[in-house]
Amino acid sequence: MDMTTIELHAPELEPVDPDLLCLLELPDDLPDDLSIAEAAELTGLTAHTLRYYERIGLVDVRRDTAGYRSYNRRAMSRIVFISRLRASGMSIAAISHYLELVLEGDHTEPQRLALMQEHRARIHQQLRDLQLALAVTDYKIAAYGGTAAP
Amino acid sequence: MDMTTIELHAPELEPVDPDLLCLLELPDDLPDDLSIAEAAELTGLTAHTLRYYERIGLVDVRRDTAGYRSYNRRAMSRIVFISRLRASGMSIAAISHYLELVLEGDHTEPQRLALMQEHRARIHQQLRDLQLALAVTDYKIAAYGGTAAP
DNA sequence: CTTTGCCTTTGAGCGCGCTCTAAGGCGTAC
DNA sequence: GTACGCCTTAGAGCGCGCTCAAAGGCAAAG
Repeated sequence: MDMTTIELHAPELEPVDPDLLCLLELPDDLPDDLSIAEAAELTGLTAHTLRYYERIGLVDVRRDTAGYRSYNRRAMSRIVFISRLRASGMSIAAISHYLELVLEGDHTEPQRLALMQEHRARIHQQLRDLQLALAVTDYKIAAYGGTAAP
Repeated sequence: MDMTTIELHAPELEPVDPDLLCLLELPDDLPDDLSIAEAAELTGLTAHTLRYYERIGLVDVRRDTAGYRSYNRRAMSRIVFISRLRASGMSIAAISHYLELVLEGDHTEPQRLALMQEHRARIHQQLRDLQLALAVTDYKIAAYGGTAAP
């Protein structure tokens, strides 16, 4: 194998699981009164994290008669939105700022647009970084005689 | 615009800058006695970080007659390697472990292979996450009437 | 000789994003 | 009734990866 050249292959972009995607606009049959455990299960976050996000004002969650958190579609939608942005490295401060702009009304849309466009650029940079890292790992995997193919 | 469907476009994978790639195997004319400032400049890390990496044993760096750090090709190569793995989210502990395996000798190659294959899987997961995040940002950008095209 | 600027070391400090603890309430099962 | 499990709160703690501070050395410029 030629160790002096490294090919960056476009990481085979498998089609994304539609079940994940549809969480952006949530499934029709999603109950409107999820417990915190259910919300955690669905979003992949921990109950601790969900409470934390509420505490710092990222999301509003109603309480049921027992005082327990009850997550409705609106809350779930926002949490998924937040977790997507978090997964792409947006800081909580930035997300917080964005959500405040939303709260301020329609006239902040240009600022929100700008924020999102900046973040989009950062995501693209991350994609480039990941390609480089993938090149490194594939290089090493090849060097150890393994196969990169999953 | 139809807000109910979201298309995941494969993020246009622009060809990666060859200048970046060739850092894996360093340019032929790279001096063998870079100062810490030069090394920082080249790698995009701070001098603080370079000292830190040395302190925790990720890399060995020689000293010149004045006691100043002098980065040779070997050190630079390792630092670039480390920074690529860091950029893809590998923890310092994991990198440290990997480098210890390297130090232990050839018989650890199977373990290194396994580590790299695991990390490769994580990178692919990150790529999927970034696609989802990109879908979110593009959705919002479209909603605010902006254009996602860079 | 002094200034300037980059370098050295050790050790402490910090920001982020959780993560856990303690003390206690609700509600179903037995 | 009581045991059990999941829930509540406020607040403290933590791990990671830097990042900085303090005190001082080297060496070229003026």
